[in-house]
Amino acid sequence: MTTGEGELPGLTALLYAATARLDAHFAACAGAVGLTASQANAVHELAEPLGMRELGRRMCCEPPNVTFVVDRLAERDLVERRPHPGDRRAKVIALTPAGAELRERLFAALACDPPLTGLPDADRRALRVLLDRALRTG
Amino acid sequence: MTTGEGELPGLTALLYAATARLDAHFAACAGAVGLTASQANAVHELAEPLGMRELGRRMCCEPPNVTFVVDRLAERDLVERRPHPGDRRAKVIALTPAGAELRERLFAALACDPPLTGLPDADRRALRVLLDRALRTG
DNA sequence: CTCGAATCATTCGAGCTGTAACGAAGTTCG
DNA sequence: CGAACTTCGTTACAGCTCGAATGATTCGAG
Repeated sequence: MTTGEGELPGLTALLYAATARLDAHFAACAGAVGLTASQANAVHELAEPLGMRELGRRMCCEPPNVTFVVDRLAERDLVERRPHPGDRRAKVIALTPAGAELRERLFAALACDPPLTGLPDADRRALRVLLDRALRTG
Repeated sequence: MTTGEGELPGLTALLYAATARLDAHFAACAGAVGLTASQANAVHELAEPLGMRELGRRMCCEPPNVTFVVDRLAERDLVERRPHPGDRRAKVIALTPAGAELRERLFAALACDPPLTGLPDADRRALRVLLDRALRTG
């Protein structure tokens, strides 16, 4: 949560600061089109109709959360729950025309002045390599 | 929230993965001593008695959240609210002996097998430099 | 075919987090 | 002094997230 002890003060804090920056941008873009961050996350992943389960996997959250978020979006007629052909348990979540239009505006907002892009390509590559290595080596 | 578009799939996802790793370790250590992550965050910062405001600043959250978390900790007699000498509005949050003992155990757990430490020092330094630069250059 | 196990989405309960509004207490300035 | 502004912590409300339990459906072993 903070410095993590044992590592010189910084790395942990920097990682949190970087993700906070990304979150802030995403939340601002979501807000600009009238969505919360979670709702925008769902809309973002709905390039095509998805089952609840698959949507949850892509949103990186648990099923109850998907139900919750989809409820809110459905209330506003941005998505609809369709029966799954061939499995009466499952449902398929699809954007409505209004939802698809809003998704376009979301992407337009996201593309506008995204964070962490002031970095030269070489640095970005190096960063990716180091982070990847850190995650692999534990 | 995911790849962020426009950047090759990776950097954003890697940053989220890294912080997720840190969060998971912290939450696991908190759970090991019977605390939630937020409660552990508060206990972690309470090296010395602090006002609600200052505690919130260090926990990186808003005042109502501090009230909420301190309530839970106070219910379990891990912290106590003392009157602030010289300002009858303010309160001073201090660990009880039980809270201090638990804080020791939390630190012991955190020091055990922390994430992202398999990385050589040179890489860690490079990572810090790059992240710092990324945050500065926007 | 049938019964038990697994899977789907949902509901419930709990906890975390933020914004807005509040009352109490302090501070500033006429 | 006293009124206006600020600051402190809290409450109220809304939303996000998860784990556990549930009911409906599907799948698989026998």
